[in-house]
Amino acid sequence: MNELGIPTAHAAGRESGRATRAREVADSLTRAIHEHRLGPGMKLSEDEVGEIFGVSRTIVRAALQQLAHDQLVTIEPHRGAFVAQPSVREAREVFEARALLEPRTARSAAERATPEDIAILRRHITQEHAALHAGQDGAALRLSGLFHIEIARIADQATIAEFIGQLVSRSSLVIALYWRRRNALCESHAHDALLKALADRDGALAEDLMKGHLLDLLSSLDLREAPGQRRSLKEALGRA
Amino acid sequence: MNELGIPTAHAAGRESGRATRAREVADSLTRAIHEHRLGPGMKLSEDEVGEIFGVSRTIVRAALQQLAHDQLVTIEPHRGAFVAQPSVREAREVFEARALLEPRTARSAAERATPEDIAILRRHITQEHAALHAGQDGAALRLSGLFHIEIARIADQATIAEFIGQLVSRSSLVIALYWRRRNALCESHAHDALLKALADRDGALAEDLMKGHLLDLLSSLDLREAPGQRRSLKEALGRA
DNA sequence: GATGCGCAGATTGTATACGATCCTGTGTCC
DNA sequence: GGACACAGGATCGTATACAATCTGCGCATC
Repeated sequence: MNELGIPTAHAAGRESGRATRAREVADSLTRAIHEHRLGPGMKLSEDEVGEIFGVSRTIVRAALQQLAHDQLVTIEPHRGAFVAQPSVREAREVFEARALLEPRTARSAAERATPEDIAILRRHITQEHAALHAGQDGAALRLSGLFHIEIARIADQATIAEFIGQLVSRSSLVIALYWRRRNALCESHAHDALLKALADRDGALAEDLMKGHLLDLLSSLDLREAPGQRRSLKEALGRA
Repeated sequence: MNELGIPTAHAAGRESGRATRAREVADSLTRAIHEHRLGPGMKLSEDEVGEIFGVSRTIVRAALQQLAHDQLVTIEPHRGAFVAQPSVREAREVFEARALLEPRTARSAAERATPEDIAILRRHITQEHAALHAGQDGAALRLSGLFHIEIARIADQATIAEFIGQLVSRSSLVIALYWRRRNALCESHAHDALLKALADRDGALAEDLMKGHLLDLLSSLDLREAPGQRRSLKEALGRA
């Protein structure tokens, strides 16, 4: 079992006697998707997931419904849950939404960032670089997303931060499907520059950098008509 | 039974042989919240809701978890689900998020609106006025929210539209808690002006009007320290 | 040989059962 | 008379059981 490459949840389960284990399962699955261990289109059978995490289908169902709400998985009635495969259109929309939310949020963050905040961000970037050099592409991608979410948190806008979190998650799927270039280094440098602007409390610069960063990201995608490159013909037609 | 004023779901249940009835229950509850038939702080017992809709607790739980994800209800472990009571801070955040999303979306909508779209919006406004004159405050409020959501739909940005939908829902709770003036007429006039800008395809004006409309809404709230005016003393103290 | 039908296996949808936790009211002790 | 302890009831958290639905394979038919 555990062919999905998901860490058996024993360790995570110990972290707290929290009432709902559904959240734990959902978080593990979310993380697996962020790190591209679970790719778009993969089936998430309730029994299988339940066996891996040692919980009953009740819990798994709740977790999957959460992920479905975040649009990370698609639930097809009587067929099951699948890791979502954002269409080209959805991909664009995600980045358009991010372009609407994140630049202004970065400005707010720059105006409010404390030295501790900066230190946390710096640590994020360091870890991201380390993961990248270690060849752990998935981990680097997840950390890269966390950087954006952390900025939203610093801006002290929990509601917007939550939206950005959802968008970052979906971006991870978009990247899995439509990523073109293989070198993710441009990202890291963008984050370096953003960190500097935040440390300097330069809100206007941070806003501009974020806007540019998102445009870079978008332009590094291949959003032509291919709804999925390695998707099977059957699914492609069933979805077209 | 049915002391919650919720339409017994028999009719709604017939509408389609859809697989998940959880969605129906969630929609009914959402609508009840929008229309202020369910007020902030009300308890939503699983058994009670299940009995009203004629479904088991399994379904009710799924529905409540959905609403919790939309932050319309708060689930307190081992205590139950309650209609959310947004704090003053959350109230501000909701409107700040709307201020970030809706003006630009209104501009897009103005640039894309077809005559049919305009007709739909006009019908919305008409219904809103009718409900208002009939003294159906709740229905008017819900229609007012639908107006905003419809604009997002016209802008052809499903992702942003969903976010706006969530924010409008939460706004309904905010209004229930913090509304000051009794005359909601200003709203309607704002919508009239917006409709005209959209019909004229004047994107810049629509953006400005939307921004002003949201500011008006915000300023019509009483966001001082009062976490809730007509809350029962017990809950008020238990929450303070 | 290709196509349509039907049954078996597997998977999901929903309900119910049982254990755990929390609230409430009563009784006792200080 | 007031505060604490405890028991009863109610409600939630999770697992399991059963029913509905879908998928895939084999067979009959054209």
